[in-house]
Amino acid sequence: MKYLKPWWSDGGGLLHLTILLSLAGLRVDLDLDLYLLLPPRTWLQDELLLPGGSTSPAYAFSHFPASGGWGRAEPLHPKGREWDPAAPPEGQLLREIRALGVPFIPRTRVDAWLVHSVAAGDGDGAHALLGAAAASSSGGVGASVDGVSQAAPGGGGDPRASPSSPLAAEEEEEKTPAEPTAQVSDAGSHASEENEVLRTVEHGSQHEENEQRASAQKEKSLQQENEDENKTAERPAWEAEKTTESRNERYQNGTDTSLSLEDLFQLLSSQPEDLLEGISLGDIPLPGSINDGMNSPTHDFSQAVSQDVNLHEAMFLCPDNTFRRDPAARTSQSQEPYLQLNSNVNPEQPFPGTNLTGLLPLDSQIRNLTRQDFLFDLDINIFDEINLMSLATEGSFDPMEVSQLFEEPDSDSGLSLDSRLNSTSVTKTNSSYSLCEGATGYSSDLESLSQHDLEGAVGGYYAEPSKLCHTDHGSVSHFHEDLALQHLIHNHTYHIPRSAPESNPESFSWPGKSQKLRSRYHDRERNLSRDERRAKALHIPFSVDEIVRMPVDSFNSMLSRNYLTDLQLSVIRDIRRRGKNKVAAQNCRKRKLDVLFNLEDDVYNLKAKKETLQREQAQCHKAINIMKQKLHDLYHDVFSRLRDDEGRPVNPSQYALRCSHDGSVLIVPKELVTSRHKKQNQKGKRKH
DNA sequence: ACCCCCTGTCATAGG
DNA sequence: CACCTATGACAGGGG
Repeated sequence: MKYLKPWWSDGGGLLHLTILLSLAGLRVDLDLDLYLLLPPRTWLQDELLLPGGSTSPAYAFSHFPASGGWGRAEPLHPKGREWDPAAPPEGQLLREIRALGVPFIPRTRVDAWLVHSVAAGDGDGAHALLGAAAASSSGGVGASVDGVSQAAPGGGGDPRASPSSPLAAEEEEEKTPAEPTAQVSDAGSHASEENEVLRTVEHGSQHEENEQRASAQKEKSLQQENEDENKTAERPAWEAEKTTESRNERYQNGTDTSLSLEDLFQLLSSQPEDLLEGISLGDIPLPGSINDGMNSPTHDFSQAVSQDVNLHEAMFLCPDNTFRRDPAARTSQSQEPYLQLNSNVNPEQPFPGTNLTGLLPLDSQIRNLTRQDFLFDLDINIFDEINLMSLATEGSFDPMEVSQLFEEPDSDSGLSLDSRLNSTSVTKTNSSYSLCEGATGYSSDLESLSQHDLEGAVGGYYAEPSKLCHTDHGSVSHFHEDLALQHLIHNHTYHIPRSAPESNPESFSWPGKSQKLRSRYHDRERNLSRDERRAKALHIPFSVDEIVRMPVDSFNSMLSRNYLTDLQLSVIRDIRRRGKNKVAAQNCRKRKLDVLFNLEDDVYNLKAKKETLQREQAQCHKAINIMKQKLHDLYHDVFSRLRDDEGRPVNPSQYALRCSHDGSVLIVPKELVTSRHKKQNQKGKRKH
């Protein structure tokens, strides 16, 4: 059993294949380990993601709704076997296919191989698939699969019916004049089937029903095809051959509607030379139009293949995202979503059916994340409101103080709770530090989203500063707005709930994240409440977050406009100093880790470079040794032919060959050569 | 009990 | 000189 290189990884190929098979009424038993190049790398086996989150055992490749393209999945070889390193020669293959007078333009290797199989009478499966292959080509599956950048006409309806379609025009050229109508109708019917199947793929929840419908239409189209074949006896020989009994049996009787992947591989792994046995370019006259079509840029097969959109293009060319997958750039900010999206795959995810979020496109992940987190935060907020007073049971908080915090008009509501929360405004990722934006370490929106998810797992709470951190001081009102805006834009709070979860553990289960985070949160809550408690005890009418974040001018004016005792001023300045230093320390640590990661990357790159240089050095040594050997052989060959005046052979140990500047070769006694060498060495030493 | 990691805080240097 | 930032060092807590 040979396995081909995963040529379908060029983009959409596997989907194309499955569509072909589905059109043929065949059930595909995919036994592939698919992994998507999405973070997190999630493995699927025997279950493939469909747009909309449902899965199907038959259709591969995930669709990216935002980009409108089909993402590239890289299927591993089945059963962990090695791929045949020999790749199918696609260019030659296409030429030969076209030379066959195929009435459709193969747009993928799948088409091409199927046509080859049929043309060469290779295997029942190929025969069975031909109709589907023709349909796929005529319907422009490639364009549909590509979704984005396919140059060939695609889209809805029947693109091939349009006379303006270059592909259709070429197909018209290639058709046998005796049966244009049959071909058009044939193609059209297949195109409709294909569209049906494509819709099936796009609506995974209904795909079984649609599959049945497609199968029904398949049978209809096949019957139509048979009728057409009966009508047109002057069809090309290859096309007459394709309607074999085996295919009809498979199609119409449905006795063998299951095509295992191994069968499929066997079918497709046949070399085109084998498939084209007896059918070579020399045997078949090359229509000029075909060659022209071949050379035309519109229908260049390799171009058509290369225009398939792979996952990278679908993902990373999406204007909405700036994600990178460069592992070397792991410390860069743009890759932060990976780390944090990784945390979305949560075994305890509270939303059943979304456990495949890791496979969803990133932007949809983020959308889901946003919705889920929003709802989750709503729950948390409600929960926090309900358990607000439970704070009093923890730490040193006095119930009266807590109540006063939200009742006293003079007491800033954010002082001891929300401001405390805000005072912990630092960016943290679950697995590593993230690069900060600018010098302040504010996280990006995406990071906040993901972080939100993470911190939602520990009971996230999103304080609304405009509501919770308000003060009556006009001098800082604009700062409040700015602060609120910063919270909206750079949400890097810890989202600490106001209630103590352990005070009501049964009412709320911590979703997802580990106990470690929870305990750290409690630890943080206890430790960081020191300044809050101080401020509260001194009735400082500002939140810690305000105190820390406020620009120095606003801070000074705020202090000057309020009558504050020396103790209050001292505590406020301490809070500000500590808060700023805390953020600075966090940024410093992030930078340190960043430097560390970069150094690791440098080490890795330098090691790779060293290995390359060592290989080159070994090659150079080898070449030098070869040249030395050649020179030695030549030397002795020359001496073997030399004779002295008496006709005796010249002893190479006594004489040496010297090449003069004019190209002549002299025989010089070795003593003379050595003495010259000594002199030259002495001269060189003197110069130095 | 020990180690490791994370985080906050302090002291200090430098801008 | 005041302020801010960066960073090393230390402490404390949790796993």
